[in-house]
Amino acid sequence: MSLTEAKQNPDTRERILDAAEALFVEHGFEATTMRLITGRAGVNLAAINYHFGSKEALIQDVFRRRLTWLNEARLSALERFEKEARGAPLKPHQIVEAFFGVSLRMAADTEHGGHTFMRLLGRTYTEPSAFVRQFLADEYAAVVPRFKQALFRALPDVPPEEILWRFHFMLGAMSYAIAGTDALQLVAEHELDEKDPEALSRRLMPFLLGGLRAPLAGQAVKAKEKTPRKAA
Amino acid sequence: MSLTEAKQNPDTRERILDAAEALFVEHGFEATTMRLITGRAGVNLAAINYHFGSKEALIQDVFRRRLTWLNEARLSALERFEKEARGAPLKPHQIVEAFFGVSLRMAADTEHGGHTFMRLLGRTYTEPSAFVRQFLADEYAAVVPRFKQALFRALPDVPPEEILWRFHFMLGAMSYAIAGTDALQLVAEHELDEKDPEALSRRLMPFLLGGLRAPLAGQAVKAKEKTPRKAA
DNA sequence: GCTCGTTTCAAACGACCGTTTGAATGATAC
DNA sequence: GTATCATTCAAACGGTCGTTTGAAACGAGC
Repeated sequence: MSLTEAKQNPDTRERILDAAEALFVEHGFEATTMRLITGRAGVNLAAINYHFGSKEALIQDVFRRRLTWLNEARLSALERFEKEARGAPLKPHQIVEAFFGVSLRMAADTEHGGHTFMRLLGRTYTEPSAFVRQFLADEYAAVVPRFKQALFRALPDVPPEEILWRFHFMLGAMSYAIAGTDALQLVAEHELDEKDPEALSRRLMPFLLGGLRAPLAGQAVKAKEKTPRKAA
Repeated sequence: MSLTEAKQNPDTRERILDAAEALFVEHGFEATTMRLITGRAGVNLAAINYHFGSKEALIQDVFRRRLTWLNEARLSALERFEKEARGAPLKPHQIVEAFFGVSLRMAADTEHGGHTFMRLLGRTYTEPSAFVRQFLADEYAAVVPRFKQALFRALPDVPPEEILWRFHFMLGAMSYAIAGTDALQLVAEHELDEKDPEALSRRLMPFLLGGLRAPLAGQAVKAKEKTPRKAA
């Protein structure tokens, strides 16, 4: 079995991927057993090892199935803006839209599993497992530098490393918002509109932009601060 | 190794808690086995079940050991500001300081394990396990409503549910910043100052405040926005 | 000396893990 | 029908999991 294998398969592969995706969100990778997955998918236990080779390979395929498309969408959104700009630096909100807007739109798709996947992806950014982290880094290798560069050009007055940190902060805010575990039950009583994904985008994007464009720590803060804790 | 020196019993409980805390950060709850913990702690395998009862109970004690103190520190910081304000609403930056500033200061303590714990805590906000989520919710039950109220008073013009969402976003940004897995290796080449926890606070706090005070989606954005994507 | 309650220890327990096996099944082409 | 191939299936594999056990070691009081 070499190149001809991935040709025709009934829906067994897809059903395994769907079941695994949902269960990984519910219980995490470790706690999701092969028997749980095959049970929900309605296939034989051995099907996973037959079709994917191992549990690790299954995990990677669960991500690959959607992440490749997502990153291509992010890149093409960025390129569309860059084409419009004709060499001029992009606006910060365009870059944020290209990366996070596209992501949020995928998270809004509850019918084809995009929502489930984005919850999984958000949760996985904090995954300790080494091979998952390495895999994610590889998948993002083509995307991250492009967005880095765009942000550097868009914010020439902000130190590059500060920009990278803020990108990191934005990623964290979005991931939590989508993963939406809400461990602290902050928004427990408003669960209704949590289901409205368009609303999430309307809430999150201003927050991200506000954070990205916030004045730096050293800059004047209108002399509001009375007790400088350590004199930066 | 140095079993001759460790013959004395420097509180087996604490050594187990320390080892477990570090290993949970490294590998997560599921992948951290009792044998790994007792091995690193230099105690017998049965010691965990003897001193804590079960693995679940150990996990809860790992959190309780520091989280109770942390939440009390958050509350007392808030109360100190409220005392100063003499009934007037607090400034947003004071509330953010009371909650996130205190957290970041604990994360800055690399000597007594505060840093390790905050990484664990940040990662755990996305933990799928039901009993961990319930436990966290209980631990925060006394803290969250107080900060909610303070924020509502501080930002009377912002809809309450919007404030809760932004609190959620801030929590996400901080958690990622501290957990700091950096799956996308955004700041890989700047790992040096990642170790400086004071720098993290200087970077994160402006971001959080910028996001918290950002104009709402419906409000005017200085006519910068040219392509209203959906006309909120 | 001995007792008693606490803590440590090596060994084992049953359950469940991911994976493998070899036979049964199904579809396709001759 | 027969041969060929991919797929499914029940059953079992060796390991590792969290937990339990009963005995050994320890320390304080007498």
